[in-house]
Amino acid sequence: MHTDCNTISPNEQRAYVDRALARLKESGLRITEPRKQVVQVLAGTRKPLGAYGIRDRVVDGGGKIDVVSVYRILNALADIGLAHHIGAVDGYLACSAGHAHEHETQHLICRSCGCVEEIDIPMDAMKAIDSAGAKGGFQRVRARIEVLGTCSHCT
Amino acid sequence: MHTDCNTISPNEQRAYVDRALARLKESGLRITEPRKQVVQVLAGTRKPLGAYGIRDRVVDGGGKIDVVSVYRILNALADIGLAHHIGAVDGYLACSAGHAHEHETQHLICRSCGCVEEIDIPMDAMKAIDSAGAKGGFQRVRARIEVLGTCSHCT
DNA sequence: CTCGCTGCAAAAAATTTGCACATTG
DNA sequence: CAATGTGCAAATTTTTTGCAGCGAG
Repeated sequence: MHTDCNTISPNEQRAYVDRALARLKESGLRITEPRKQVVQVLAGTRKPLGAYGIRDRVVDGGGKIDVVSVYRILNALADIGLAHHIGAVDGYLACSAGHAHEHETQHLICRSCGCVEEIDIPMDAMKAIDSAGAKGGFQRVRARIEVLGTCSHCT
Repeated sequence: MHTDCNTISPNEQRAYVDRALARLKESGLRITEPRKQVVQVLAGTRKPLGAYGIRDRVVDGGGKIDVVSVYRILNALADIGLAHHIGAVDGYLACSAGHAHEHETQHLICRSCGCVEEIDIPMDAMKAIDSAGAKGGFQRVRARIEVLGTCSHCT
């Protein structure tokens, strides 16, 4: 794996943390130490993490948190659009700015390094996807696109 | 839930079973009683099932199988394209004819009745999805599209 | 007859729940 | 101070592993 695959600029990390804390407050949720720690871990990785993975990172960073809390926090973050569950690898990932409300995001998952890039679903793709289902009378509410392949760094 | 949502014609079921057994043979795998039973359960549902769900159905049908075997069989079936894993609900589903090799399938998941319909990803959607990633140098190998919404029966 | 597959037993991992206590706002 | 959220303990559920024996081809 290329080292740069999982490197995230301090700016980007700070941006996510700030946005996450703000949205927690907006949502009427409290800003607690464990929540801050989970948010910080999510801010620092491009690889989806599970509850235990997050717990371990918090602990490695000198913090302290119970897995149970991680589960509850992940659920809360997912509810308010701050984290995405990636089905292909069964892990959670920070949700980049923008997609938050729509929940319409395309994830590019690199099978070589495991990193995931999040991009908006192109409008024309969304249309094509919708019309395919609409033929059979299906009405979309949400879509989840996970693309497996090779990222630019691992090519 | 509408009853017809999870109803599958005997013909369709037979077709899947036949195709599954044939492909097992092609793949050098043996056609065993437990495998036949799992295949039959998959043939008879439009709702993704987990290992325990499948075990229960086999048992309910008068059969007998160990969950461990179900896990192994599901993996085998997924490997040769006879079953799909649905991330949104963490269950397995029979893979309809056609998509088998490409593994490029769009799943329409009804939030009301839980049924899943499998259709081919429209070519133009695939293109749009690919080009979105290609801009960042990402090369697709496989894509997984899960659309959540309401099926025609539940509208 | 041989190798692949299954079942059983058991371990390991993941997830959920209840409740007393700590913490946020 | 009043919720809200956390940690701990423990139960439950899911998934994995090793191995002896059965059965498909």
